[in-house]
Amino acid sequence: MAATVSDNLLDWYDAHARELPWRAKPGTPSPEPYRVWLSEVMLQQTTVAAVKPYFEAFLARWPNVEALASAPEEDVMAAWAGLGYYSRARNLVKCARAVAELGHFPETESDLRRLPGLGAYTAAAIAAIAFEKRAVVVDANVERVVARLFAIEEPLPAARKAIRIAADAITPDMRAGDFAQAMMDLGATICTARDPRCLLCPLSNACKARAEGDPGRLPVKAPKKAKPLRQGQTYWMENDGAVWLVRRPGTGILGGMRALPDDGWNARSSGSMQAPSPGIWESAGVVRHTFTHFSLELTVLTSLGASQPDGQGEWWPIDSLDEAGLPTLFAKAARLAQSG
DNA sequence: CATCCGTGGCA
DNA sequence: TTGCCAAGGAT
Repeated sequence: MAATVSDNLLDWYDAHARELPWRAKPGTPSPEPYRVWLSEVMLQQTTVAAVKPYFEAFLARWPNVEALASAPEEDVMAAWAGLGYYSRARNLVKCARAVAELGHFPETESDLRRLPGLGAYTAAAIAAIAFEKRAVVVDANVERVVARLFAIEEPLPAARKAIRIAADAITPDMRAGDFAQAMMDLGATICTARDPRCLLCPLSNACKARAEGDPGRLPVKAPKKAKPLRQGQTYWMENDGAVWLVRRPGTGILGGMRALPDDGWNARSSGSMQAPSPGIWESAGVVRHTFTHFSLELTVLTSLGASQPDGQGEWWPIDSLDEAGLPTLFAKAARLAQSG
């Protein structure tokens, strides 16, 4: 009987699996569901390199799901600062509390899917990796590998249905967790978006796109929209070794995160250029930052000896600003304000 | 199905 | 420098 795609891939994985902090070695028992869940949420649209230090820090500070469930939400938000997509952090707390209340992680894909922050991908990944369930795990890596393996010409995202059917067809009944991680490792290291390394690929003999000569052109993707440019201001108000910080609204860009006050810029429009209090404002420069769907030119204005502005906020000691948990945009602005 | 939601690395 | 891309989810 001929070796299947999954046999070849699992053999390759046994020899070449990446060693990652949240991962068990091939053939050893599954890692704790808490570690699998935490890493999978952090890895949503985020690179392995970016996740590693956050995973280690979270695990050291909150060693299990009960500890995380007991943490104040704002502590988790601050610890997440810099990792992006901050709704993940709020859903992480909600999910931890639901799991702690339940007493354990659900083990089936459909039950996992009901938890906050767990969509089709993450629920399948946890079921397969933590609980050895057969689940069809489809992320961007799997989409790319499968689109090439079967030479699926239909563009994304319309091709997702066909890709799922093809992925299902090659997913084995046993070792589905290792299979999923092997597909992702293959996509990350061999079957890469640009210049796939087919000479090193354990699936090259079966790959239809390679047989046709130009696997790198798949999967076809719909063209992207241009990002509008927005302009805004942010305000560094300093008084007696402290800076005035606010908490952003729970929804929208950087929702729920601690921040410098600003003039109300957002994805749809530029800011009002109205400072939060009258006074002498000096420009410290401009921060350029690109979000998922718009770019921002943020002018940083500073005021020394600023008086207490109207509205909610707090004076934060500047020498411990690192612990405020500012998202990257405002961390850049703060750095600029202090450099001048 | 489309839009909103971060960030850093890389060619 | 600019654009592309990454272990997606919620609405």
